[in-house]
Amino acid sequence: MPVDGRLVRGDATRRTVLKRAADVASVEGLDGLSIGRLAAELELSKSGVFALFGSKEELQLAAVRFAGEVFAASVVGPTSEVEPGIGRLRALCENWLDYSRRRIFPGGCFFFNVGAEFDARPGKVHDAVADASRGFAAFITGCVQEAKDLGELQADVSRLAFELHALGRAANADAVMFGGTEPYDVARACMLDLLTAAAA
Amino acid sequence: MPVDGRLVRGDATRRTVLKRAADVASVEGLDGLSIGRLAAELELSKSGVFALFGSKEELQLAAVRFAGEVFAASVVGPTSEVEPGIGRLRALCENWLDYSRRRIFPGGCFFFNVGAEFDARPGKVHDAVADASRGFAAFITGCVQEAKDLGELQADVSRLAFELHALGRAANADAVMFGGTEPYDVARACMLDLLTAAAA
DNA sequence: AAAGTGTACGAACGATCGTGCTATTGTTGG
DNA sequence: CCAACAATAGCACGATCGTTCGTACACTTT
Repeated sequence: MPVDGRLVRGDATRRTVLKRAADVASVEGLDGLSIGRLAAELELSKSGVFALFGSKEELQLAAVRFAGEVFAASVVGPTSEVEPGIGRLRALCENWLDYSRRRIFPGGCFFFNVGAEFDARPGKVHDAVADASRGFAAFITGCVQEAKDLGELQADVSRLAFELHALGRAANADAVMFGGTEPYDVARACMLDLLTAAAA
Repeated sequence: MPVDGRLVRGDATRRTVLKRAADVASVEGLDGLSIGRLAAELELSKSGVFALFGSKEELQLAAVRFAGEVFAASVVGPTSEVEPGIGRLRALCENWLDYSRRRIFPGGCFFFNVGAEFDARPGKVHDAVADASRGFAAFITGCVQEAKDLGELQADVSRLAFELHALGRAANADAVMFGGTEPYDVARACMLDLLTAAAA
């Protein structure tokens, strides 16, 4: 099966552009992205970068998809190696705090920043970001439900999920804004408390 | 008492500009502000608006200060009418959720959006936003401490404050992103649970 | 070999940005 | 009355934005 060398090359540069775009957007926002600046930093031509995506909005959407892959690979994916139940739930929390603390994106959690940026605007980018956020919230809820079904904890599922979600986001926000890693420690302690308090 | 009519006039238009600026920034961010657009919407000249603030950064800083006044008047101020202790703490939570739900700023909490926008950038605007955030966090912590000192609850003060802060921010984020008011109900229930669980 | 397609470039476009400069107008204090 | 001053307007600037167009090259398909 012969691969098309043109498409391979295109996808390669697309990915380098998207990596940089996601990194920049985690700090300056998806609107702070400029095609010209991306091109200059990567030593490509502005029109070349533009042609790879067709429009700035498509570039933004592609950046959201790319960041979603990174997030899934860092936070969600590794939980499948842990037995379902309270253990997996704990692993999810750890992975998430680690993903933010280790600055996989230089501006902290990509979806926290971009979510706040597009939460009140209409359009495709909002919808894409909202879908991603909803998906992650649903995954947390699913893990909590799983642990409850296994009889490992008894709690209001959606409320516990909301609390865990809230703690993680707050830790990211405070740590990025003020520096230091203490918010992660506080959030983690709160999360563990919540889980042990709900343990059956 | 002589008042300078020129300064009065200037301050008046400054305030109308700042109100609009804060409203826009709560949706599009402080970087999404443009002096020309503000001037057009308010039927002023671009150079006139510019001259009132001297630079875009000064306009942004003034908008942060203005939003701080609004926030203080909506959330923090009214708590002084409630007796210190758990009652004041509860009022603080209610005020805060109400301030977000009633969309005092059309994009939800001004400081949530602007905080996420500037959390990872250096500069005066970051510092101003960080100071405001720190101040509010300190106020929450102070109220918790007060309630503890009065013997009305026993808890790890900074941790309880962090949890309440996290719940409020999460409620604002979800409600603005997805619409509806359910996140406020969930957050409020969680807050009350936390307070009654810690009640002495 | 020819035709077609995807990547990449350079140049140019209209629009908008922040920011100067130069009035003009209305208010103040001497 | 007059000189100083603040608010506001008009105009122009250089820069940057997203986008379009024409073109050159690499590669695939026929």
